[in-house]
Parts: sequence; C-alpha cells; structure tokens
Amino acid sequence: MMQDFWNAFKETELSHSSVHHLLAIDSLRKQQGYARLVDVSNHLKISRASVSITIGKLRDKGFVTEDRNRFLNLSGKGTEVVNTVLAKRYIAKEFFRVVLKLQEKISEINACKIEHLLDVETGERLRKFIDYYRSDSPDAQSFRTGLDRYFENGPQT
Amino acid sequence: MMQDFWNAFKETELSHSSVHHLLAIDSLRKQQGYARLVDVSNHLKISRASVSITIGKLRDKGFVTEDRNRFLNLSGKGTEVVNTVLAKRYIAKEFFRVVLKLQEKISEINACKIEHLLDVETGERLRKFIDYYRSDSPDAQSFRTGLDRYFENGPQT
DNA sequence: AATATTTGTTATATATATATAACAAATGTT
DNA sequence: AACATTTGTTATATATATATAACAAATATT
Repeated sequence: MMQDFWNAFKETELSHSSVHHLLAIDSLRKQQGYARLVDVSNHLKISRASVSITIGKLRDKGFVTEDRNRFLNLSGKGTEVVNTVLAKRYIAKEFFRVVLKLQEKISEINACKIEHLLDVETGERLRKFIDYYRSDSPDAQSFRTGLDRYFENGPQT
Repeated sequence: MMQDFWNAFKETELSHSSVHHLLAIDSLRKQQGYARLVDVSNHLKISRASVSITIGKLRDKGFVTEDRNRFLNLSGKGTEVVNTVLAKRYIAKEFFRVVLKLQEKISEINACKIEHLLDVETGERLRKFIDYYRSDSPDAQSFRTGLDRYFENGPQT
C-alpha cells in the first residue's frame, strides 16, 4: 500500500534525459508542426532504438500521446512539465545573459545545464531578482551602470 | 595515436559521482584528520563495495593515494579538482544566500547541484558580480536596499 | 591467544541511458 | 505492382553507478 503510493508519487519524477525527450517533442511541434520518433532521434542525436524505448515509457506514464499516424504529442501532464522547465531555462538564461553579460550561446548552454535543478522557490526568487535588476528604478539603473564598469575595469581603488 | 591522445585527455574528466568521492576525502581529512574507505562510504551513504570500486579507479587515474595503513589522501591532481569545485560551490552558495536571500540550507543544496556545471568563465563572472553587489559603492548599497524591499513587498506601483 | 568485529575486496545483480543489428511495417519511387 | 527507403521495434550489448552477499585481512575485545 505504502509502496503503491510511493510508486505513484514517483511516477511524476522524470530523469533529465526523459525531460529532454519531452522538450524535443515540444520544440519540433513548434518548429515544424509535428514530431515523429525519428525526428526526436535526430533532434537529440540519440539512436531511434533508444528513443523508442524512452518514448514508450513516457507514453505508459501518460506524458506523451501518439495518434493513428504515429505522430507524437504531449499530454496535459507532459505540457506542464515542459512549460515548467522552459520557464526555468528562460530565467536562468536571462540571468547569465543580462546580468552576468555572458554570450548568448554560453548563457543558453549554462541554462540548459541547470534548468532542471532549480527548485520552484529558487526560480521565483531569481525571477524577482532579474525583474528588479532590469527595472527603471534609479537604484537599479545606477547599479547596472556601476556593474558594467566593474566588469570592464575591475575595482577602481 | 589520435585515439590515445583523446583518452589521455579524457582521463581528466571525472563524473559527478567521482568528484564527490574526492570531496568526501577532503572533507573527512579536514574534519577528522584521516579518511579510510569506510569513512567515505558512511559520509556519502554509499556501500563500501561501491566506494571500493570508485576509489580504485581514482587511485589508478592518480587522483587519490593510499598509504601503508590504507589511509586515503588526495594527490596534487586530486587536490586541484577539489579546490576548483569548492571554489565554485562557494561562489554559487554566496549568490543564493546573499543575493537571492535564500535559506542557508537551500543555498547549500542548490550550490551542490550546480557546482560541477559552472564553467570557469561563468564562475569568475559570478564572483565579480557578487563582489560588486557586496561592495561599499553607493550604487550597490542602494541597490541592495531596493532589492530587499522588492523581495518583501513586490513592485510598488 | 582466541574470538568477535570491522574493514576492504570481489562476484554478482539491478537500473538507467545509451549503442548496433536485424527485422517488420509503413512510405516513397520507378 | 515491384522494389527501395524510411521508420519504429525488439534483441542484445556496453558503461556508469549503485546494491547485496561472501570472504579475507586487519583490528579490537575478552
């Protein structure tokens, strides 16, 4: 009983790899309007065989659906997972790009690395921080200018 | 030839798990002056068998040494890895704790999650950011005050 | 010293994430 | 329609990170 509950609970926990499969389906559907298994395979650069197994599990767990023509889609649950992760990725990327002023590409890579590790509270706090940092408040404006100078020239003793 | 070079190069790449074994040895030696296999096992809450295998590999790769009495220590290489990771962990923790004002514990957990993912450039940039954020510059001072208020009260339209 | 406990190793097993090979089903081409 | 290619599945294999069990070696207790 306890065991069943625990397993049901854990059903929602997805590995980093599984989440990437969901993100691939989302991304492909947004880009080209559909996502077949082979598309996911190419997108992630993982063999069809491996993708087949992972998608099979995601289907069993109810994150992914498949229509008569084998086109893949996300269920409500799947969409929720993807949106949550994308939101965190976006926040993290903004931080690296806008605050730390790292290159677009590096910001993207860093964000992908940590997106799935941020808990909700941390994500929200980071969001708030960035909001304030980018705001029109005079505090924030002069802090940005000062930070820029500091990044370029270091401490001006 | 090319292959050998590549393998030699990759020898330096350690998994997250392996790095944690090195960190455990470091931490134990700092705390209690020595680190045996069983201590690492207890510290990481991983079976002795598993630790034995991992430490064996780390010994072969030259990250860990063992004296006549089987006490473990880090080699120069091992120490370097540990110091690099600890520096990143420290920076990340400071960010969560001091800038985002998250709890000590949560900051620690977040830092452990991402410590091994930060590249050098990002780590340095984050370090610089925190330095400026904490500085006595009037910019930074009023930004901190404004941010605090924002965290507590949200946007004051 | 004899016995008990702790420690480290080895063998074997599991789960995850991947790969290749073989094959059937679907699709496309001539 | 016949043949070729693409697609998805299944079987089998590898690497990593773990576990338990059994056992030998070291250490501690009586």
